[in-house]
Amino acid sequence: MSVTIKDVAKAAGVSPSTVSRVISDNPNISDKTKRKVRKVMDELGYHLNYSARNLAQQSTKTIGVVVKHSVQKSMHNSFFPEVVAGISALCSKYDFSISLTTGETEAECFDDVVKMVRGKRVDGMIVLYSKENDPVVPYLTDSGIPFVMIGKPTEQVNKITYIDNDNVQAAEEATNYLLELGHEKIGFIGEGTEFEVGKARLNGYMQALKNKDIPIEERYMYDVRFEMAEGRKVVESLLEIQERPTALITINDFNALIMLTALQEKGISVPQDMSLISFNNSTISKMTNPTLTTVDTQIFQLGYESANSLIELINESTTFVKRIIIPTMIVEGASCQSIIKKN
Amino acid sequence: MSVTIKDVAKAAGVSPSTVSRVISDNPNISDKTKRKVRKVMDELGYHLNYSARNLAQQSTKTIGVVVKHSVQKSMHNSFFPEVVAGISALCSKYDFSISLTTGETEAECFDDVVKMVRGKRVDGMIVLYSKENDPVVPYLTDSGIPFVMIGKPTEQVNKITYIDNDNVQAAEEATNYLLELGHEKIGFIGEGTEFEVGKARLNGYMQALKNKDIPIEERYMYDVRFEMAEGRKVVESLLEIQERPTALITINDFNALIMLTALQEKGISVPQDMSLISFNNSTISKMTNPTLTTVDTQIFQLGYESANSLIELINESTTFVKRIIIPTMIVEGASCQSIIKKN
DNA sequence: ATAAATCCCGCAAGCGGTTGCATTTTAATT
DNA sequence: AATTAAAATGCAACCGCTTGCGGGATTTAT
Repeated sequence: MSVTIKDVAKAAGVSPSTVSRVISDNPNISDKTKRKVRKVMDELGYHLNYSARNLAQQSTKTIGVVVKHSVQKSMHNSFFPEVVAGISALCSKYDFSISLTTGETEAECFDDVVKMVRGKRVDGMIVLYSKENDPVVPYLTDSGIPFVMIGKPTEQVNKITYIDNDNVQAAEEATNYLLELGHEKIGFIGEGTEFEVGKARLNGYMQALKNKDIPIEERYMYDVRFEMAEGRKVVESLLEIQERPTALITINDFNALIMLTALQEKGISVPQDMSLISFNNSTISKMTNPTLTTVDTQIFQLGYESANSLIELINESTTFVKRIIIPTMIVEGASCQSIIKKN
Repeated sequence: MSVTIKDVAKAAGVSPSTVSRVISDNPNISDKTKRKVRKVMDELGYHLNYSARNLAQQSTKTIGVVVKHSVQKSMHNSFFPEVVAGISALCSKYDFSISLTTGETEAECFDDVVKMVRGKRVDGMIVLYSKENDPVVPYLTDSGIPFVMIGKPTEQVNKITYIDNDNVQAAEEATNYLLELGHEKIGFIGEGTEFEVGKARLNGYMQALKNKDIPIEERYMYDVRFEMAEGRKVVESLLEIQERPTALITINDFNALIMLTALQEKGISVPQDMSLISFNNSTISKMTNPTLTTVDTQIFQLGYESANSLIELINESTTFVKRIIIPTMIVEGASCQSIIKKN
């Protein structure tokens, strides 16, 4: 088989423990022996066996990432790739591995988590979403494994370290942005209130309207879930109602593209007939015509900071619970227009 | 600490080996003891420790996925998410884990691979791309670890199991599709010839033209790399040349979106003034206006089959090298138009 | 009832590292 | 040179599970 620590030890004329200590660069080993041992390791082509180390150290140097169930679906959203990129960046730095859940259904996904955690396959977990009545977070809390989540927990907010945008504020700002352009009839296109992000943004939207004493209208609120067909339906509904909105907020750039297309199909041009602001500032927002005005939620950083906090949690068990809020900023594209009449 | 196989053994009044055999459902253990042991396992809340099993079995039940260096970049392409979804699906079935490379540069990425392989962190690898002079594949070949790749190897084609589309043919068909619509001046928008996919598709394009004795023009061939700016430049170049192409082939839907937008900015409408066909049939192709005619390369299946072959390779060391070609098909959208004059 | 064949299960040696503690080596002190 | 403190290394148990082999118990055949 492959060369082990013992082979190295024998060849270098030292004990296995010494070799082990050389590997971890233990200061108790003299430079001389370190050099000697390292030379032998090179010659023999030795490489550490992680399974063995994991077992001995009771740790794995890998973090599990809980994907919004069904990788397949969540993957299409640019959120996922970007956030993983952020996590990746940090993991690479600290020499951690990433392990993804693979389940397609919520139940399978939960099983994956249990397997990872109880099977000691990971040192910590990052949950990429926050959702009510989701079994994952309570399970993680009980298990005692270090974990962080992206998004605001639905329970025990003060006991869980999480990374998030201030989505209420972000949506409020987005809405204000439209208000300042003179829009008062503003529609909100969400994705259902299954996930906390959606709720928070909806709240921010409503809050902004409330602040200006603008009535909140049910008929201005819709859901679109990555389906062109749903987008078309929404546009049809919008066409039917009396005082058609003059601006729309969509919850992510993908949906914005859907709406943009659906609107254009009906001859409603953006931004002339309808302003459009969305979230995430993904690459796609630069590729549309018009380009999208979008709230940059700094997804990469969201991922990066979550991994950072998690590793902190793993390394120093004394670390306190905290929350990290990543700032958002509106990136102006060409999808919004002022409707204030010039004199 | 957590409950181990020994605790279970003691509580059940059997030996650890028996417990181990119960876990693996070894037929040599009577149903009676199996029931008894399982009951105890439940009561004690036992769960297998994978690190220990990995060490003992010299396997990890996880497969490494080599991402085109820099997750960040490749992630934006819808290829990545989709292919991982396919891999995921199979892994979930066979209870394998997925571990991603995290490196940002080619060198870091290579290091990740080496760590995974030599550190025995994975049982096999899937390389998501094929590229000339890439150190990963030769390394894997030497190491002897089971691996498969998606895309046609640049060397030792007959010694490597790979999964691929027939990209030459696919591009030929796409080109023929345009030719049949009467287009003769057809442009090709690639992404450079760094990766094999790009080369193959370019070849297919040229082949199709050659078959019809249509001259191949350098000035019809461009590269765009996920940048709106590059797309604009291409459009400008196209406007300058004499006999402007009447149709374009882009190498993926993202670039198609870029081109679509860049063209529309210049008042060139698709498909009236310019037909457009692309590759991948990603969700995005349904969200554009017009929808894209695109070659479905069945990325999910590409991922699924690659994982399938890999696991086969891992489980049965006698398996032969093979190649699996996933069929492609043109999915018609509204981005192509016939320019054959009707009488 | 006895021998042979089956069936179950336990023993013990790994798998390849890590680490507390004992021991040896080296350096410092008197 | 002897004594002691400090530094460097070795010993051996352990991490939790797997598995080839051997033997006792049970069943079947004679």
